[in-house]
Amino acid sequence: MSPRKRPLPPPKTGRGEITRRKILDAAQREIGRRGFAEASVATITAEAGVAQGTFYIYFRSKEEVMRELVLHMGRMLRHHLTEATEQARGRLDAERLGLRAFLGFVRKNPDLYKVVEESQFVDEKVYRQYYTEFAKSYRIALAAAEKRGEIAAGRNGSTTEVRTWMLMGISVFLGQRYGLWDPKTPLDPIVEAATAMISHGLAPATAPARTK
Amino acid sequence: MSPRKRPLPPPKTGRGEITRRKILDAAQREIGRRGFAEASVATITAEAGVAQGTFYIYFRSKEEVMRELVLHMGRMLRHHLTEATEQARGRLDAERLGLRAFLGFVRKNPDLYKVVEESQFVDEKVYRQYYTEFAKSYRIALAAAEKRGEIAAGRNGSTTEVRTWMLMGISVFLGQRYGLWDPKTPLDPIVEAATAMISHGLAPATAPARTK
DNA sequence: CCGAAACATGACACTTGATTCATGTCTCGG
DNA sequence: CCGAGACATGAATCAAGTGTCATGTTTCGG
Repeated sequence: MSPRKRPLPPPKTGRGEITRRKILDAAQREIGRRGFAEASVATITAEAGVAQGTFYIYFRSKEEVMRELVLHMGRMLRHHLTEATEQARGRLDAERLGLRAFLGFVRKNPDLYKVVEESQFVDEKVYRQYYTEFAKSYRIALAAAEKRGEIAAGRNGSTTEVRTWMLMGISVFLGQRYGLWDPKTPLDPIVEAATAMISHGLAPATAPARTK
Repeated sequence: MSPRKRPLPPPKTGRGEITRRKILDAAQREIGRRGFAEASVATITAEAGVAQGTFYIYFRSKEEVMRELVLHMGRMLRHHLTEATEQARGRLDAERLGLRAFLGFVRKNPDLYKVVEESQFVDEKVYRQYYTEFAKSYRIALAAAEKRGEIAAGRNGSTTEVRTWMLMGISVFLGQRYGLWDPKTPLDPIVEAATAMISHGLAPATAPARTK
């Protein structure tokens, strides 16, 4: 299905850089809006303002462009989140700031975000890697916070991993619901409600939190 | 793009019923495993053991089959969850039982589950409807539990809706991680860890839950 | 047990769109 | 300011797969 070839070598001139970027931007818009199947190389290159053949100077196939976009999103988002959570006052604060930043990011880059989600059905490997890598650093941060006592220690061995995926699922679904589908509602009340649940759960306030 | 036609009339004979079902089953497997793009009508009918043309006696297009499968999954899952949570001892218990049942369902029907996820990129409308309908009944159940005092009341107006989507996101992501990607790990510790977080959140036990 | 309706067949006409390639044009180090 | 890459073009090639249809076969009510 896919000969695991390296990406084509990067452009060597300034002109090349620019053209490649134009194609990548156009692909992001086209694939994000119309979906991978509908976005033909023809429409991408038209949108980019270059000839069809030019596409193949920089990418081996439509799938390769998609991979590239997923990687790009990973870098962008990571940077965005790192910056947003830099001066958090502890883990729970970081969760709040991170969620807030994530939702903002999705609203600002809906096309790119959709590309990543669709990548699951085009190149599952790159999609898994995207989330697995995210999970890895997330998990490390959570484990550290547990050790520091900033968040509750888990009961069993899988707790930290499970929490990681739960938190990612929360972000993704809120991103879908309020980032993509309903991009106008103010984010602050949403983030507040979400943070409260992440911090204290659904149990009523009267019941004291569990003791070890 | 898509003339919003009614589905083709159902078969009138027993033979027809059977053939239609064979095609639907084959489509579920093929689309689930290979993805919508790879699963051609040719491979679906081959898998079903019927001729290509037979497909079009029952479905207008590949997309229509997909819609049908999403609806089918909705009915199946709803039934499964209703049954599983029937004798829950309260909302938090229902969450635990529901999550457990959901993960089991995904492990038992990975193909169908993947079809639903991919439907997002084939017919977004049916995908949104799938989740929106789920959210509606979920929300009602949560609101009732809030009123009964079984779970904490929300601070702002969006709390219940936000919680709904958070909980769905948690299920979906755990379903992906432990249902699809890692179908062997025992579910119980996962469900336990997840339930603990849903109930009490991440905040350390020493801090009392917030007061109004 | 008959005939109309329902169902089944599979070859094929047609679209569509990805990828290639022969032919130029530009860039830039020397 | 020259020539060897580097880059760009877009028409042509080619593969795939969808949906149709003319031709049978089966079902089932009367």
